[in-house]
Order: sequence, then structure tokens, then C-alpha cells
Amino acid sequence: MKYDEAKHRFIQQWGALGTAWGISRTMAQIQAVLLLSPESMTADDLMEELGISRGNVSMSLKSLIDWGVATKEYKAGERKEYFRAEKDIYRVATQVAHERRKRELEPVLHMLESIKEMDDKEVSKSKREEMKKVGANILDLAKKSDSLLKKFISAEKNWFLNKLMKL
Amino acid sequence: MKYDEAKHRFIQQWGALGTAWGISRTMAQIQAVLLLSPESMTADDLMEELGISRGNVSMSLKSLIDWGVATKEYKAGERKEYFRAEKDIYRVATQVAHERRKRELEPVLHMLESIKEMDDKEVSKSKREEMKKVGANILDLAKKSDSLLKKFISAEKNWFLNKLMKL
DNA sequence: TTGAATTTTCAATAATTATTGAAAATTAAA
DNA sequence: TTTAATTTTCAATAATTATTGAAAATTCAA
Repeated sequence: MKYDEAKHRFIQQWGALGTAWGISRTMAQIQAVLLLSPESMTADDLMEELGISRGNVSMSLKSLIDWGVATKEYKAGERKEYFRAEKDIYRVATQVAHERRKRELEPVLHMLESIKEMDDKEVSKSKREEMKKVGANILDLAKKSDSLLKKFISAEKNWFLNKLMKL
Repeated sequence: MKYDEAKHRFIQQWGALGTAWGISRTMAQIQAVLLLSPESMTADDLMEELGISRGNVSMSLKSLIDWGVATKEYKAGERKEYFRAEKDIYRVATQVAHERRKRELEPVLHMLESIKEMDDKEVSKSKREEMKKVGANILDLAKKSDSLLKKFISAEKNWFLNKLMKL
């Protein structure tokens, strides 16, 4: 297979994966391009590569940086900004997991904590119990997932340290 | 807090969580209503509860069943169909994880396998290497996540067995 | 300070996705 | 069989989300 075809496929699939998971296609595609690029790239490079507007590139890069999966760099004697993607895919995964927890899961967990106070005699016991049970189970799952993720991360850290030791 | 307010909050937040993760608001809200309901419910119940159309309820329920997180039931001497949500939230999570892997991740993994064949002398070594590296890392992460999920599931199975033993 | 290069913002627009609602299909009781 | 109850489908429409592009803001060299 030609490099260009492989690259095209990677960018398309990565973009599709993004949309399925609630991330804009462009944002995921920009990440894909940066992941494949050995060098950091400018906004103009990305506009050209993906055929998208300057505004879109600017906003998508901002988001990638907010998610903690891309960084901005400056080159000596150059006015333009250069961008680079986080290439350690484990760090990308844990970073995204953390961000999503914070942005999307935490509001749900807060809501569940708050409805623990629910105590309404006007409604049947079984309805109240069902709600308490569902809430408790989700909170419990969240807690267990957290500790699992922590283990995963520390396992990865060790793996990285091992690699270092072997050098 | 009143039961109705708690219920309303749960349904809204669960719906919002759904959209953030690429699941339609209604589908998530129907699941929320079913999770809170001690009894199974009909399409009419759900239409009334959420104020949505019959068609939407029908399609959303079909999706929930496809995802393996809801089931249809028949009551003796009744024409209508009743629906029930999977309430073991661990099973919901692992079910959704499996489905998403199959539907959304697998196409990416196949693509990554196929671009392993990439071998294009027209393009710089560093570009080719970057692509191979990114591909290998993602495949590796997917493999590790799988084994982690497997461990999680078996841990849950044991937890369930333990509960059983204690009875 | 200028002012040209560069980036960001955001209202307008396009593209996508979700929802409706009524017609068609299915089901099962009479 | 009929026929009425119920569910499904899907074209039309609404709602949401993504993208554009040009004006405004920022940055930095002169």
C-alpha cells in the first residue's frame, strides 16, 4: 500500500471514531494528521492538508490543547506557531479519560449525590428504593472504574520506567 | 428533595451524558426512565412520561435492545409489549463497552492492521516509521484495554458469586 | 508607536443528526 | 377470514452541531 493511501485511511477512520464518541470530525482528523507527522505543523499546513478553514483549524487546535493532547511550539526567528500531538497513546487515553470524567461524568455523580437526600413520602416505597439503588450502583461503578484506571496508569508508568531502566 | 424533582434531574443528566458520548438524548432518557421504574413499561407509558412521539419511542427501544441493555416482555392476556432496562449497571457498562468496541473500534483496528503492509519507497523513512509506530501503539493499547476489561468483568463475576455464597 | 503577519472570534450558513407523524405492516382476538 | 389494536417504517421537518470566512484582536519586528 502507498503511504498516501494509508495516511488517508487513518485520517478518515480516526475522524469517524471521533464523531461516534462525540468529538468533532475535524478535531479528530487534525489529531490524526499531527500523530502521523514527524515534525510539528502550522495552522496553514493543516488547512492545506485537510482542506478546511482557518477558523476551524484554530478552534480545533484550541480544543486539542484544552483536552491536553496537543501542544503549541515556537520556532526561533519564526512568527508562526507550530503544533504537535501527544504521541504516547497511553497518555492520550488517560488524559481523555480524565477530561471526560471531569466534564461529563462528574455532573452526573453530583446529581446522584444530591438525590440521595430524596425522601418523599408521597411516593411508593418501591419507587424510592429503585432510585436509591440505581444511584448507589452508578456511584459504585464510577468508584471502581476510577481505581481501575489508576491501576492501569501506574502499570503504564512502571512499563515506561522498565523501558528506561533497560536503556 | 421530592421524588419527582430527583427523577427529572436524573433523566435530564442521563440524557445529557448520552449526547456527550454519541448516543441520542431520547435513547438515554428512555433508559433512565426504565432504570427508575420498578415495573416494566409500555411504549405509551414512555411517550407520556417523556412527551415524545410514538415513532421515536419505537426506534429508541429497538436501539436499546440492540445494545443489549433493554428487553421486551409480554404479559399474559395483554396485547401490548412491555419493556424493562438491564439494572445491573456493571452489566450495562460491559455490554456497552463490548458493543462500542465491535461497532466503532474494530474498523479502526482493521485499518491499522491493513496499513502495516504499507511500504512506499517514495516517502521519507521518518514518515513511514511514524505511521508504523502510531499504528503499533494504538493496537497495543487496544489489546491491553481488552485484557483489562476482561479482568474487570471476571472481578465482577466473582463479586456476584461472593454475594451468592453469602446468601 | 506603526503596521504587517498571524491568530482568534463569532454571526451566518451548511451539514448532520434526531424527531415527528401518518401510512404501512404486523399481530392476534373475534 | 375480518378487523381493530399495536408496532414499525420512513419521508418530511426540526433541532443540533460543525464549519466557514471575514472582521476584530493580538503579536512582534521595524
